[in-house]
Amino acid sequence: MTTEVKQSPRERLLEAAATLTYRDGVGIGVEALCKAAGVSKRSMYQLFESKDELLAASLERRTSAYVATLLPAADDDRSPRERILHVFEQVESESGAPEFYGCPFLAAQIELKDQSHPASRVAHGVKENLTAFFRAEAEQGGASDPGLLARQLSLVFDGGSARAGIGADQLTGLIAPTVITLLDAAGVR
Amino acid sequence: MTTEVKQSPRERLLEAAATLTYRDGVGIGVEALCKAAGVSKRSMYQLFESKDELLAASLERRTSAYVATLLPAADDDRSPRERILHVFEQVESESGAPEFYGCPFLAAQIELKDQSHPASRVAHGVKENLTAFFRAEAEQGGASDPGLLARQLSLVFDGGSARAGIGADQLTGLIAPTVITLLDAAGVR
DNA sequence: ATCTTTGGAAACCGATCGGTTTTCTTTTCT
DNA sequence: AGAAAAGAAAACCGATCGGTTTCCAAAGAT
Repeated sequence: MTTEVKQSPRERLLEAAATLTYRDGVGIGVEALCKAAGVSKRSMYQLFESKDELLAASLERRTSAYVATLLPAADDDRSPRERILHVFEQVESESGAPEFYGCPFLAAQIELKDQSHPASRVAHGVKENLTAFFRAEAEQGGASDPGLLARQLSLVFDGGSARAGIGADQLTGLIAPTVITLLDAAGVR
Repeated sequence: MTTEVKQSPRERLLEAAATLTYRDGVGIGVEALCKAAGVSKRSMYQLFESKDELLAASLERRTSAYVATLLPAADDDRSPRERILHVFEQVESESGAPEFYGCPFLAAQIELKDQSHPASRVAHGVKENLTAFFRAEAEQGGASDPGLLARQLSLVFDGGSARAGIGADQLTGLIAPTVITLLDAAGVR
Protein backbone atom coordinates (compact mmCIF):
# COMPACT_ATOMS: atom_id res chain seq x y z
CA MET A 1 0.00 0.00 0.00
CA THR A 2 1.19 3.46 -0.83
CA THR A 3 -1.16 5.11 1.62
CA GLU A 4 0.23 8.40 2.84
CA VAL A 5 1.21 7.63 6.40
CA LYS A 6 3.23 10.82 6.64
CA GLN A 7 1.62 14.20 6.09
CA SER A 8 3.09 16.75 3.78
CA PRO A 9 5.25 19.53 5.22
CA ARG A 10 2.42 21.90 4.49
CA GLU A 11 -0.03 19.90 6.58
CA ARG A 12 2.47 19.41 9.37
CA LEU A 13 3.03 23.17 9.49
CA LEU A 14 -0.67 23.90 9.57
CA GLU A 15 -1.19 21.42 12.36
CA ALA A 16 1.76 22.64 14.40
CA ALA A 17 0.55 26.22 13.98
CA ALA A 18 -2.93 25.26 15.14
CA THR A 19 -1.64 23.44 18.21
CA LEU A 20 1.03 25.89 19.30
CA THR A 21 -0.82 29.13 18.66
CA TYR A 22 -3.78 27.72 20.54
CA ARG A 23 -1.65 26.74 23.50
CA ASP A 24 0.88 29.58 23.57
CA GLY A 25 -0.79 32.35 21.64
CA VAL A 26 -0.17 33.85 18.23
CA GLY A 27 3.07 35.35 19.54
CA ILE A 28 4.74 31.98 19.13
CA GLY A 29 7.90 32.20 17.06
CA VAL A 30 8.36 30.92 13.54
CA GLU A 31 11.36 28.92 14.69
CA ALA A 32 9.27 27.01 17.22
CA LEU A 33 6.55 26.34 14.67
CA CYS A 34 9.00 24.96 12.13
CA LYS A 35 10.79 22.83 14.71
CA ALA A 36 7.52 21.33 15.91
CA ALA A 37 6.52 20.58 12.33
CA GLY A 38 9.90 19.14 11.43
CA VAL A 39 10.18 21.57 8.56
CA SER A 40 12.93 24.02 7.78
CA LYS A 41 12.23 27.71 7.77
CA ARG A 42 13.34 27.74 4.18
CA SER A 43 10.58 25.31 3.24
CA MET A 44 8.06 27.17 5.33
CA TYR A 45 8.75 30.43 3.56
CA GLN A 46 8.30 28.90 0.16
CA LEU A 47 5.03 27.31 1.24
CA PHE A 48 3.69 30.47 2.90
CA GLU A 49 4.18 34.12 2.20
CA SER A 50 4.70 35.06 5.83
CA LYS A 51 3.97 34.00 9.36
CA ASP A 52 0.70 35.90 9.22
CA GLU A 53 -0.41 33.92 6.19
CA LEU A 54 0.55 30.68 7.88
CA LEU A 55 -1.60 31.62 10.87
CA ALA A 56 -4.50 32.51 8.63
CA ALA A 57 -4.17 29.29 6.64
CA SER A 58 -3.96 27.33 9.86
CA LEU A 59 -7.18 28.84 11.18
CA GLU A 60 -8.80 28.35 7.79
CA ARG A 61 -7.91 24.69 7.87
CA ARG A 62 -9.40 24.28 11.35
CA THR A 63 -12.68 25.68 10.17
CA SER A 64 -14.23 22.62 8.55
CA ALA A 65 -13.32 20.28 11.40
CA TYR A 66 -14.56 22.86 13.88
CA VAL A 67 -17.99 23.29 12.38
CA ALA A 68 -18.21 19.54 11.79
CA THR A 69 -17.67 18.99 15.50
CA LEU A 70 -20.04 21.67 16.69
CA LEU A 71 -22.92 21.65 14.24
CA PRO A 72 -25.37 18.79 13.92
CA ALA A 73 -25.10 16.61 10.84
CA ALA A 74 -26.85 17.85 7.73
CA ASP A 75 -29.25 14.89 7.80
CA ASP A 76 -30.01 15.46 11.48
CA ASP A 77 -33.80 15.52 11.62
CA ARG A 78 -34.23 16.79 15.15
CA SER A 79 -36.07 19.99 15.95
CA PRO A 80 -34.33 23.37 15.65
CA ARG A 81 -34.36 23.62 19.43
CA GLU A 82 -32.51 20.35 19.77
CA ARG A 83 -30.12 21.21 16.97
CA ILE A 84 -29.23 24.46 18.71
CA LEU A 85 -28.76 22.70 22.02
CA HIS A 86 -26.54 20.20 20.26
CA VAL A 87 -23.98 22.92 19.57
CA PHE A 88 -23.75 23.85 23.22
CA GLU A 89 -23.57 20.25 24.33
CA GLN A 90 -20.56 19.90 22.08
CA VAL A 91 -18.75 22.91 23.47
CA GLU A 92 -19.61 21.84 26.99
CA SER A 93 -18.10 18.43 26.45
CA GLU A 94 -15.06 19.92 24.71
CA SER A 95 -14.54 22.27 27.63
CA GLY A 96 -13.83 19.30 29.85
CA ALA A 97 -10.72 18.39 27.88
CA PRO A 98 -7.44 18.98 29.73
CA GLU A 99 -6.09 21.47 27.21
CA PHE A 100 -9.12 23.61 26.53
CA TYR A 101 -8.58 27.34 26.18
CA GLY A 102 -11.87 28.40 24.68
CA CYS A 103 -12.72 29.06 21.07
CA PRO A 104 -9.46 29.33 19.11
CA PHE A 105 -11.00 31.81 16.69
CA LEU A 106 -12.13 34.15 19.41
CA ALA A 107 -8.73 33.91 21.09
CA ALA A 108 -6.92 34.70 17.86
CA GLN A 109 -9.01 37.80 17.27
CA ILE A 110 -8.48 39.09 20.79
CA GLU A 111 -4.75 38.45 20.68
CA LEU A 112 -4.24 39.97 17.26
CA LYS A 113 -6.40 43.03 17.95
CA ASP A 114 -5.94 44.14 14.36
CA GLN A 115 -9.17 43.21 12.62
CA SER A 116 -7.54 43.51 9.23
CA HIS A 117 -5.05 40.75 10.00
CA PRO A 118 -5.67 37.84 7.60
CA ALA A 119 -6.15 35.42 10.48
CA SER A 120 -8.62 37.81 12.10
CA ARG A 121 -10.63 37.84 8.92
CA VAL A 122 -10.82 34.06 8.85
CA ALA A 123 -11.93 33.99 12.46
CA HIS A 124 -14.50 36.65 11.80
CA GLY A 125 -15.98 34.55 9.04
CA VAL A 126 -16.30 31.54 11.32
CA LYS A 127 -18.18 33.62 13.86
CA GLU A 128 -20.50 34.91 11.21
CA ASN A 129 -21.21 31.40 10.00
CA LEU A 130 -22.11 30.23 13.48
CA THR A 131 -24.45 33.15 14.00
CA ALA A 132 -26.00 32.46 10.61
CA PHE A 133 -26.61 28.85 11.64
CA PHE A 134 -28.29 30.01 14.84
CA ARG A 135 -30.41 32.44 12.90
CA ALA A 136 -31.57 29.85 10.40
CA GLU A 137 -32.53 27.47 13.19
CA ALA A 138 -34.24 30.27 15.09
CA GLU A 139 -36.34 31.10 12.05
CA GLN A 140 -37.19 27.47 11.50
CA GLY A 141 -38.11 27.14 15.15
CA GLY A 142 -40.47 30.08 15.00
CA ALA A 143 -38.49 32.44 17.23
CA SER A 144 -40.20 35.75 17.87
CA ASP A 145 -37.03 37.59 16.85
CA PRO A 146 -34.65 35.19 15.08
CA GLY A 147 -31.94 37.80 14.61
CA LEU A 148 -31.91 38.68 18.28
CA LEU A 149 -31.92 35.06 19.40
CA ALA A 150 -29.02 34.26 17.08
CA ARG A 151 -26.99 37.11 18.52
CA GLN A 152 -27.85 36.04 22.04
CA LEU A 153 -26.74 32.49 21.36
CA SER A 154 -23.46 33.69 19.88
CA LEU A 155 -23.02 35.86 22.93
CA VAL A 156 -23.43 32.88 25.21
CA PHE A 157 -21.21 30.75 23.01
CA ASP A 158 -18.30 33.17 23.07
CA GLY A 159 -18.79 34.16 26.68
CA GLY A 160 -18.87 30.58 27.81
CA SER A 161 -15.88 29.50 25.82
CA ALA A 162 -13.88 32.54 26.92
CA ARG A 163 -14.69 32.11 30.59
CA ALA A 164 -14.01 28.40 30.53
CA GLY A 165 -10.79 29.04 28.69
CA ILE A 166 -9.40 31.38 31.32
CA GLY A 167 -10.56 29.13 34.13
CA ALA A 168 -13.12 31.63 35.41
CA ASP A 169 -15.95 29.16 35.40
CA GLN A 170 -17.10 25.71 34.38
CA LEU A 171 -19.59 25.35 31.59
CA THR A 172 -21.28 22.42 33.31
CA GLY A 173 -24.69 23.36 34.61
CA LEU A 174 -24.35 26.89 33.30
CA ILE A 175 -24.58 26.99 29.55
CA ALA A 176 -27.48 24.60 28.96
CA PRO A 177 -29.87 26.30 31.42
CA THR A 178 -28.96 29.66 29.95
CA VAL A 179 -29.61 28.59 26.39
CA ILE A 180 -32.87 26.93 27.38
CA THR A 181 -34.02 30.11 29.08
CA LEU A 182 -33.28 32.12 25.95
CA LEU A 183 -34.98 29.58 23.70
CA ASP A 184 -38.06 29.55 25.91
CA ALA A 185 -38.23 33.32 25.99
CA ALA A 186 -38.00 33.45 22.20
CA GLY A 187 -40.77 30.89 21.85
CA VAL A 188 -38.64 28.15 20.33
CA ARG A 189 -40.03 24.88 21.69
CA MET B 1 -1.61 76.41 45.16
CA THR B 2 0.83 73.52 45.18
CA THR B 3 -1.63 71.09 43.69
CA GLU B 4 0.18 68.27 41.89
CA VAL B 5 -0.43 69.06 38.27
CA LYS B 6 2.15 66.54 37.14
CA GLN B 7 1.83 62.90 38.07
CA SER B 8 4.69 60.91 39.49
CA PRO B 9 6.73 58.68 37.20
CA ARG B 10 5.08 55.71 38.84
CA GLU B 11 1.61 56.96 37.98
CA ARG B 12 2.60 57.89 34.48
CA LEU B 13 3.99 54.39 33.95
CA LEU B 14 0.86 52.76 35.30
CA GLU B 15 -1.29 54.86 33.05
CA ALA B 16 0.82 54.30 29.96
CA ALA B 17 0.81 50.58 30.64
CA ALA B 18 -2.96 50.58 30.99
CA THR B 19 -3.47 52.48 27.76
CA LEU B 20 -0.93 50.72 25.59
CA THR B 21 -1.50 47.15 26.73
CA TYR B 22 -5.21 47.68 26.22
CA ARG B 23 -4.73 49.01 22.73
CA ASP B 24 -1.81 46.89 21.52
CA GLY B 25 -1.85 43.89 23.82
CA VAL B 26 0.41 42.75 26.63
CA GLY B 27 3.14 42.02 24.11
CA ILE B 28 3.93 45.72 23.97
CA GLY B 29 7.61 46.41 24.62
CA VAL B 30 9.07 47.96 27.75
CA GLU B 31 10.78 50.57 25.64
CA ALA B 32 7.48 51.77 24.21
CA LEU B 33 5.89 51.89 27.65
CA CYS B 34 8.70 53.97 29.08
CA LYS B 35 8.76 56.33 26.14
CA ALA B 36 5.02 56.90 26.38
CA ALA B 37 5.34 57.58 30.09
CA GLY B 38 8.35 59.87 29.68
CA VAL B 39 10.30 57.74 32.11
CA SER B 40 13.64 56.07 31.62
CA LYS B 41 13.94 52.32 31.73
CA ARG B 42 16.33 52.79 34.60
CA SER B 43 13.65 54.48 36.66
CA MET B 44 11.07 51.96 35.62
CA TYR B 45 13.16 49.07 36.82
CA GLN B 46 13.70 50.61 40.20
CA LEU B 47 9.99 51.27 40.56
CA PHE B 48 8.94 47.81 39.39
CA GLU B 49 10.56 44.43 39.66
CA SER B 50 9.84 43.48 36.07
CA LYS B 51 7.56 44.11 33.15
CA ASP B 52 5.21 41.47 34.48
CA GLU B 53 4.91 43.29 37.79
CA LEU B 54 4.28 46.56 36.02
CA LEU B 55 1.46 44.96 34.07
CA ALA B 56 0.00 43.50 37.23
CA ALA B 57 0.25 46.81 39.08
CA SER B 58 -1.31 48.60 36.13
CA LEU B 59 -4.29 46.26 36.10
CA GLU B 60 -4.52 46.49 39.86
CA ARG B 61 -4.69 50.26 39.64
CA ARG B 62 -7.45 50.10 37.05
CA THR B 63 -9.54 47.99 39.36
CA SER B 64 -11.01 50.66 41.59
CA ALA B 65 -11.91 52.99 38.75
CA TYR B 66 -13.34 50.09 36.82
CA VAL B 67 -15.69 48.89 39.53
CA ALA B 68 -16.57 52.49 40.35
CA THR B 69 -17.68 52.97 36.77
CA LEU B 70 -19.60 49.73 36.46
CA LEU B 71 -21.17 49.17 39.82
CA PRO B 72 -23.93 51.37 41.24
CA ALA B 73 -23.01 53.69 44.07
CA ALA B 74 -23.03 52.20 47.54
CA ASP B 75 -25.92 54.45 48.60
CA ASP B 76 -27.89 53.56 45.49
CA ASP B 77 -31.29 52.53 46.83
CA ARG B 78 -32.74 51.05 43.70
CA SER B 79 -33.89 47.46 43.51
CA PRO B 80 -31.40 44.62 42.92
CA ARG B 81 -32.86 44.18 39.46
CA GLU B 82 -32.17 47.80 38.61
CA ARG B 83 -28.74 47.68 40.19
CA ILE B 84 -27.83 44.67 38.06
CA LEU B 85 -29.15 46.33 34.94
CA HIS B 86 -27.11 49.39 35.82
CA VAL B 87 -23.90 47.42 35.29
CA PHE B 88 -24.92 46.38 31.80
CA GLU B 89 -26.08 49.86 30.90
CA GLN B 90 -22.62 51.05 31.80
CA VAL B 91 -20.81 48.51 29.67
CA GLU B 92 -23.21 49.16 26.81
CA SER B 93 -22.50 52.86 26.90
CA GLU B 94 -18.75 52.23 27.23
CA SER B 95 -18.86 49.94 24.23
CA GLY B 96 -19.83 52.87 22.06
CA ALA B 97 -16.52 54.61 22.68
CA PRO B 98 -14.21 54.78 19.66
CA GLU B 99 -11.41 52.82 21.31
CA PHE B 100 -13.30 50.04 23.01
CA TYR B 101 -11.75 46.58 22.94
CA GLY B 102 -13.82 44.81 25.55
CA CYS B 103 -13.00 44.16 29.17
CA PRO B 104 -9.28 44.78 29.68
CA PHE B 105 -9.09 42.14 32.38
CA LEU B 106 -10.57 39.45 30.20
CA ALA B 107 -8.28 40.43 27.34
CA ALA B 108 -5.21 40.29 29.58
CA GLN B 109 -6.06 36.81 30.77
CA ILE B 110 -6.65 35.51 27.27
CA GLU B 111 -3.46 37.04 25.94
CA LEU B 112 -1.29 35.89 28.81
CA LYS B 113 -2.71 32.34 28.86
CA ASP B 114 -0.62 31.59 31.93
CA GLN B 115 -3.04 31.78 34.83
CA SER B 116 -0.19 32.08 37.31
CA HIS B 117 1.02 35.34 35.75
CA PRO B 118 0.68 38.12 38.34
CA ALA B 119 -1.46 40.18 36.00
CA SER B 120 -3.70 37.18 35.36
CA ARG B 121 -4.23 36.81 39.08
CA VAL B 122 -5.29 40.42 39.40
CA ALA B 123 -7.71 40.03 36.51
CA HIS B 124 -9.07 36.85 37.99
CA GLY B 125 -9.83 38.66 41.23
CA VAL B 126 -11.74 41.38 39.41
CA LYS B 127 -13.88 38.77 37.69
CA GLU B 128 -14.59 37.09 41.00
CA ASN B 129 -15.60 40.38 42.55
CA LEU B 130 -18.05 41.11 39.77
CA THR B 131 -19.60 37.67 40.06
CA ALA B 132 -19.82 38.14 43.84
CA PHE B 133 -21.65 41.42 43.30
CA PHE B 134 -24.11 39.74 40.97
CA ARG B 135 -24.62 36.95 43.45
CA ALA B 136 -25.31 39.30 46.34
CA GLU B 137 -27.83 41.23 44.28
CA ALA B 138 -29.39 38.00 43.06
CA GLU B 139 -29.86 36.85 46.64
CA GLN B 140 -31.29 40.17 47.65
CA GLY B 141 -33.63 40.07 44.69
CA GLY B 142 -34.91 36.66 45.61
CA ALA B 143 -33.49 34.76 42.67
CA SER B 144 -34.44 31.11 42.58
CA ASP B 145 -30.77 30.15 42.18
CA PRO B 146 -28.56 33.15 42.99
CA GLY B 147 -25.33 31.31 42.21
CA LEU B 148 -26.54 30.29 38.80
CA LEU B 149 -27.87 33.72 37.95
CA ALA B 150 -24.60 35.33 38.98
CA ARG B 151 -22.65 33.00 36.71
CA GLN B 152 -25.08 33.65 33.89
CA LEU B 153 -24.69 37.39 34.25
CA SER B 154 -20.91 37.11 34.25
CA LEU B 155 -21.18 34.96 31.17
CA VAL B 156 -23.19 37.62 29.39
CA PHE B 157 -20.88 40.34 30.64
CA ASP B 158 -17.72 38.72 29.31
CA GLY B 159 -19.33 37.44 26.15
CA GLY B 160 -20.72 40.84 25.34
CA SER B 161 -17.56 42.73 26.03
CA ALA B 162 -15.48 40.22 24.08
CA ARG B 163 -17.74 40.23 21.05
CA ALA B 164 -18.05 43.98 21.03
CA GLY B 165 -14.29 44.27 21.44
CA ILE B 166 -13.53 42.21 18.35
CA GLY B 167 -16.22 43.95 16.35
CA ALA B 168 -18.35 40.85 16.03
CA ASP B 169 -21.48 42.54 17.28
CA GLN B 170 -22.95 45.65 18.84
CA LEU B 171 -24.14 45.53 22.41
CA THR B 172 -27.03 47.86 21.65
CA GLY B 173 -30.32 46.04 21.75
CA LEU B 174 -28.64 42.79 22.64
CA ILE B 175 -27.34 42.81 26.15
CA ALA B 176 -30.27 44.45 27.97
CA PRO B 177 -32.94 42.08 26.55
CA THR B 178 -30.73 39.14 27.37
CA VAL B 179 -30.17 40.19 30.96
CA ILE B 180 -33.86 40.95 31.42
CA THR B 181 -34.76 37.50 30.15
CA LEU B 182 -32.39 35.90 32.62
CA LEU B 183 -33.62 38.06 35.49
CA ASP B 184 -37.22 37.22 34.69
CA ALA B 185 -36.48 33.52 34.47
CA ALA B 186 -34.75 33.66 37.85
CA GLY B 187 -37.69 35.47 39.41
CA VAL B 188 -35.89 38.73 40.11
CA ARG B 189 -38.46 41.49 39.60
C1' DA C 1 27.51 77.13 47.57
C1' DT C 2 28.32 72.43 47.98
C1' DC C 3 26.89 67.84 48.39
C1' DT C 4 23.77 64.13 47.62
C1' DT C 5 19.96 62.17 45.51
C1' DT C 6 17.06 61.63 41.52
C1' DG C 7 16.31 60.42 37.04
C1' DG C 8 16.60 60.89 31.95
C1' DA C 9 19.42 59.43 27.73
C1' DA C 10 21.58 55.99 25.80
C1' DA C 11 24.95 52.33 25.30
C1' DC C 12 25.03 47.71 26.14
C1' DC C 13 23.84 42.63 27.25
C1' DG C 14 22.39 38.02 25.44
C1' DA C 15 18.32 36.25 23.45
C1' DT C 16 14.80 36.11 20.18
C1' DC C 17 11.99 38.15 16.59
C1' DG C 18 10.51 37.50 11.30
C1' DG C 19 12.82 36.54 7.29
C1' DT C 20 16.82 35.24 3.82
C1' DT C 21 20.58 32.69 2.17
C1' DT C 22 24.05 29.15 1.85
C1' DT C 23 25.40 24.47 2.24
C1' DC C 24 24.85 19.79 2.04
C1' DT C 25 22.15 15.64 2.25
C1' DT C 26 18.28 12.99 0.82
C1' DT C 27 14.99 11.70 -2.35
C1' DT C 28 13.21 11.02 -6.95
C1' DC C 29 13.06 10.51 -11.75
C1' DT C 30 15.23 8.67 -15.91
C1' DA D 1 23.96 4.72 -12.04
C1' DG D 2 23.58 9.46 -12.64
C1' DA D 3 21.26 13.89 -13.07
C1' DA D 4 18.03 16.88 -10.97
C1' DA D 5 14.87 18.51 -7.69
C1' DA D 6 13.62 18.96 -2.80
C1' DG D 7 14.42 19.91 1.69
C1' DA D 8 16.72 19.98 6.31
C1' DA D 9 20.32 22.34 9.02
C1' DA D 10 22.21 26.27 10.17
C1' DA D 11 24.52 30.59 9.51
C1' DC D 12 23.16 35.06 8.88
C1' DC D 13 20.43 39.66 8.54
C1' DG D 14 18.74 43.89 10.98
C1' DA D 15 15.45 44.78 14.47
C1' DT D 16 13.52 44.22 18.83
C1' DC D 17 12.87 41.75 23.13
C1' DG D 18 13.40 42.22 28.62
C1' DG D 19 16.76 43.88 31.46
C1' DT D 20 21.35 46.27 33.20
C1' DT D 21 24.70 49.70 33.39
C1' DT D 22 27.16 53.95 32.58
C1' DC D 23 27.12 58.80 32.30
C1' DC D 24 25.67 63.24 33.15
C1' DA D 25 22.35 66.95 34.09
C1' DA D 26 18.94 68.77 37.19
C1' DA D 27 16.88 69.19 41.63
C1' DG D 28 16.90 69.31 46.88
C1' DA D 29 18.90 69.55 51.08
C1' DT D 30 22.33 71.36 54.25
